[in-house]
Amino acid sequence: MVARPAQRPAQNEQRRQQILAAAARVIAARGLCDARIADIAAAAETSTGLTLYYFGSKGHLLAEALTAAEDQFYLHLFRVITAIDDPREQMLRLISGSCPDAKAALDELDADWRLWLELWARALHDPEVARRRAGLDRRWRSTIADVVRTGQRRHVFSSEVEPQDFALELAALIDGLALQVTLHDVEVDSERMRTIALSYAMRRLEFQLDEVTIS
Amino acid sequence: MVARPAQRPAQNEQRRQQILAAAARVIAARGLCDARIADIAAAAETSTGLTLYYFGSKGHLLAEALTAAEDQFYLHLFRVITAIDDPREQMLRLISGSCPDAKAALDELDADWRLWLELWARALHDPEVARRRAGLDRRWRSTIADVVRTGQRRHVFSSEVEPQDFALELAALIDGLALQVTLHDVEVDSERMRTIALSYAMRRLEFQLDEVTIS
DNA sequence: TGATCCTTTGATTCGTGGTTCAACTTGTGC
DNA sequence: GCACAAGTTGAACCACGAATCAAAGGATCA
Repeated sequence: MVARPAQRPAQNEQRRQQILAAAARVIAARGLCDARIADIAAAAETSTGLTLYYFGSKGHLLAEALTAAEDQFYLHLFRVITAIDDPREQMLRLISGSCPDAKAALDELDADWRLWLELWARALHDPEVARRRAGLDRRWRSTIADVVRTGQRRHVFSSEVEPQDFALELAALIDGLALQVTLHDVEVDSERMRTIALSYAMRRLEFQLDEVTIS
Repeated sequence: MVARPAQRPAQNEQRRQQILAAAARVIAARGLCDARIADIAAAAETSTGLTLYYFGSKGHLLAEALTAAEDQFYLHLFRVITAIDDPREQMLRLISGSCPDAKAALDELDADWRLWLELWARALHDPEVARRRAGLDRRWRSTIADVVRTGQRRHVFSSEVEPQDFALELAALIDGLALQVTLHDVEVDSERMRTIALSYAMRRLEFQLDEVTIS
């Protein structure tokens, strides 16, 4: 049990990020169970001693690595969305951005979704991961709900739907579809997932998008 | 590598089931990563040697345990559904049966869904589990699609919807919702999940159910 | 009764991997 | 330049758990 320094210099933080990123890569590649500290240290081009020095234990490291990766993914998508004005296009981007990227190398971009699967399983038994997951999902649904509210205010979305309800439903649908895509189910690929989720949103919120915008 | 006997007497098979059931219990309780053979053997009231004797390796045991449990859960639900005549009620039961049972002790019936989370994560890296999962999901969606077809033939469901498409969508929605319920998300419980999934089906297939039947 | 094969046990083996630690390096303030 | 703290290393320690194995139990048939 090493006492963490009270103030963390910049380089210090940078090293943390470096290790977290390496951990995320290793977890996506080998799986949570088979991710060894030695692997992570090697991927981060450092030593096992140092990774423990920063994170205290393997458990903490994994918990932070899982959630940090998802946090960054969210932040990226959030920035993309908030840069758009039209709520319909926001919704489109939100859904598109949630689809595992098919064109990426099989271990590249869908790594985020692989991490989600690991995170879910881990959350069942690790209270720390469970708490972080709850926060991530709440924020994600809030973002969806906000897009809906904006659309309703501008009268491009139906006002019949409760934003929070819709957010929950869409988030669940996306999770379920992404799950199948990530597991390489023969019936669903990234493109079909996008179509289904988008159709659902358009039906529920009663809006249209022209072909040009969609593709 | 012990050669498995060519013909398995009844008692032999019974012992296998006993171990598989114990394994499922242990996995649900402790998690896949932390499930030790010694735990499973103890839960099955037998020895570590014997469990390996029957399954050859831990990997095989886990793979079989995960999928066998889900297989049984499906078979139970399938029997319930096929005993019903009205397709609308079939759909109702199908959805209700998919919801983690809230009234059960926290480690009782939602154990099935906990196993699903573990299974998904495992399928990412274990080809054997991946194959079995694909089969289970295909069968599950086929069952849903069959209910839809029956309903369409009897004109209680809209014929606008492609049964396979609907099956995929509903299955994904159920997965996503059950995921949140299983993780004890504050926004969704079993009851709300049921309502959402059912509403979706009723909207999409354009059918009604009276209050009495629903509850 | 005895022989053979399947079943069952649990102690032993053995590799693995998390964690610790003592030594070394680097940086910072005085 | 010196002192002291933080950063960094990799070898060593240690526990744990999967897999093995030799031995014993028990059924079935001759």
